Amino acid sequence: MSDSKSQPQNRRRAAVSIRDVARRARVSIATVSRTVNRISSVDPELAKRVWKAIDEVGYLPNTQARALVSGRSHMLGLIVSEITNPFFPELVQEFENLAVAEGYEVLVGSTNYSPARTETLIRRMLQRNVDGVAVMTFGIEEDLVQKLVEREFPLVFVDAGPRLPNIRVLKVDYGEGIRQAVQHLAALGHRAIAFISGPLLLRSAVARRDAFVKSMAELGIAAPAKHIVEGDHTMEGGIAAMERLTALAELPTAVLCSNDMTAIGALHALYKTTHTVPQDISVVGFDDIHLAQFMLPPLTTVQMSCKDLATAAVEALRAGIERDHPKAAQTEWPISTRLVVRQSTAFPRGSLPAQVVNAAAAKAAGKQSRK
Amino acid sequence: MSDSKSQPQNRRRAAVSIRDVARRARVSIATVSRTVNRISSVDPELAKRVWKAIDEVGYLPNTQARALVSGRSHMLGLIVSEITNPFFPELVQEFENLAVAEGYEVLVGSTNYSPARTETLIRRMLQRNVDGVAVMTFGIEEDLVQKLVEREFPLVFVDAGPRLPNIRVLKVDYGEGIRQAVQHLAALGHRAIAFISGPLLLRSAVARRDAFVKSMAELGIAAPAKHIVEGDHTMEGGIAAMERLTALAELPTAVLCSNDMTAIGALHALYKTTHTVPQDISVVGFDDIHLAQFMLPPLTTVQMSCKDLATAAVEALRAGIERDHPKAAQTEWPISTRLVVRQSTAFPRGSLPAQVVNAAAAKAAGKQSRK
DNA sequence: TCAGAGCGGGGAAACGCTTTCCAGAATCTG
DNA sequence: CAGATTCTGGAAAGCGTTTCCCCGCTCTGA
Repeated sequence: MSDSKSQPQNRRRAAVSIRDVARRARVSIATVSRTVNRISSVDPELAKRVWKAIDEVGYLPNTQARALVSGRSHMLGLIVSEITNPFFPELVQEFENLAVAEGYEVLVGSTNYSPARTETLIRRMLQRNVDGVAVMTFGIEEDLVQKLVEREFPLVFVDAGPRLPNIRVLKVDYGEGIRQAVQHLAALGHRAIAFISGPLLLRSAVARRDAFVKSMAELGIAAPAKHIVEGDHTMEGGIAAMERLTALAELPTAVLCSNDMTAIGALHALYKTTHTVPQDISVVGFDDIHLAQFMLPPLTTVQMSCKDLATAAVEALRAGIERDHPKAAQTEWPISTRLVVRQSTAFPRGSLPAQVVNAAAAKAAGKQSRK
Repeated sequence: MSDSKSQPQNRRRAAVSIRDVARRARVSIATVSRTVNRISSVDPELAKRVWKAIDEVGYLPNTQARALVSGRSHMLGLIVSEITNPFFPELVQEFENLAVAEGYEVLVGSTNYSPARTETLIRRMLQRNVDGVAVMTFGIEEDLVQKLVEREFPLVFVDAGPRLPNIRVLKVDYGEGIRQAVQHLAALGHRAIAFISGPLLLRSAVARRDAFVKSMAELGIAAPAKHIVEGDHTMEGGIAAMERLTALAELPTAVLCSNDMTAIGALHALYKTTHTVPQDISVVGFDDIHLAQFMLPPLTTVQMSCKDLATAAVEALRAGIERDHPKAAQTEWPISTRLVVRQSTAFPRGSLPAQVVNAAAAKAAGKQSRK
């Protein structure tokens, strides 16, 4: 503890400071600072003495003070839409691992699709002096971060964002993965393929739907409006959307969902209406969250790797924060998607005997789902 | 921007500081500070002028500087074991909401059951000067936080922790919920009830298993060792454990799981071995994560409310941090658990015709699962 | 032998804020 | 109207770092 003479009552705990180390090692605080920051001009012998003192008193540099003087807090903000959607924890996890490895702390916040929440979230992050913010809400809130934009803050968006020097964008190629999914279904013989979209105020949801429509058109398959229903990327939304599809005069033979949670909701709705997946209807998800492979049946889905997203986000942020970063000039970071075939897709009902269907599906899954 | 005369190149951005406000409002910085901190001695007229200036220049108090002088960072640490286990995001969400409402920021970290990770996690939190830490890893790592304990740091543990003045414990009553679950199964006619535990190095996992054994004993039902298998609170672990149970000469008629992820794994394993839930075997989970109700079939489970846990954790932390907190002296915070009946439990196979079983189960679910 | 270069280390300023101390003004009391 | 009391705002002292500047030492070459 730093001061033996006076124990101030108004502050919480007298943490051990650089001065304690300096006193113990009989050097100036400047030397301690240089030692800690591994500045080579410090005499090795002296440095050893300082390190010993640091160890003895249990000194940990105070990050706040460091941030105050350096102007860099070494904190990154990460804004997601909904932490309870399993996709995001996976993303947060990856992001955090990478950020910590680079010496950054992460401040996470979820907007829950509320502008007011986003507003305070950003204020909080500004006050905490984060060095940059990744807005991984997939295509909403861009207007809300005007504050950050004005301050010429390093920012990372997904899909789209204002074209400004300090703003970097992760461009997800929804087209490729969704094309693979549609072709997979078409190859199995499906023609009545429905699509459950995400909330259409999300740009990424629109992009996914458009990719679906385009892929269908490429194959010359009709995609009637009644087969495209809007969900909201939650299980509840998936259930509601699927119920609208099962209420149709004739059920589509396959349904592609804008994310895995929607697909899980769809599976649930089909279970409740005693339809069997994939015999009665094939279901495809999007995201490939960890849970997907544990659904009943394991979900065929389009993989958008969290790890890729997190890696790109951290790299893009650092490119904006750190001077002389090799990729400082890069503004777009491509993210690819690809189909992972599991057991929720099969030949449409009636086209082949069930055993053959299962065998074929299993074979397809075995062949294609290996990474 | 603060200084027009020199734009320093080495620091990132010249944030607007208290001095800019003072200049604009033509008062001293002390007056601005008092205004911001709502100290009543400031002339209302003057205060209004100051607020106007604050608004005009877009001033946000620098939290780092504040923390430096006040000794309180207004940050809370939250340590969980695994952010990708859906239980924890729900907990994090609740915790964060409550903390932010009280003016705290949250630093989240997951240990992934690695002591090394926990070590660095704690060091990071200490360096960031958090005001207190909630260790919600459910009964592991207590020894690892020795550092924090030594510094007389406000700490919150779940289930158990060293008995020290600055340490508060959330005591979860596993017994009650598990007793309800066992009684529910027994009432349906089950006698061969298995239990898939969590990793037994987790105290909470041991507590849950012991509660199961005790409840069985209370009803005079045998709980043979072969019916108690160890999982690890993941889906993968649940699958493996369930496979060991299905390999037994005779399958138990019901299985109680130490958490919902295990139960989901169990459902998956049963699906793969073509057993039907609940007709062939009943499955009960623990936690009541959001996903539970969307499983196929919706999972009967013991609810341990995240909201209760988060509320208690934040309150307990504040009790340790803030002087004169009304509950400063309280060291234990009880958390209750209770059964939520859904559709993964039914009469054991053979005891009644399937239709009756389903109807009864549905009725039971309808009656008991309403909150 | 000594001037100048090189280098390691110490003193002190600065970062943005809070808090304390103090002086001056305003109000009240006898 | 003098003296006491209250109130308000300004100045200054930190909080724990980093960093700049300068001092004193040693080394080299003339």
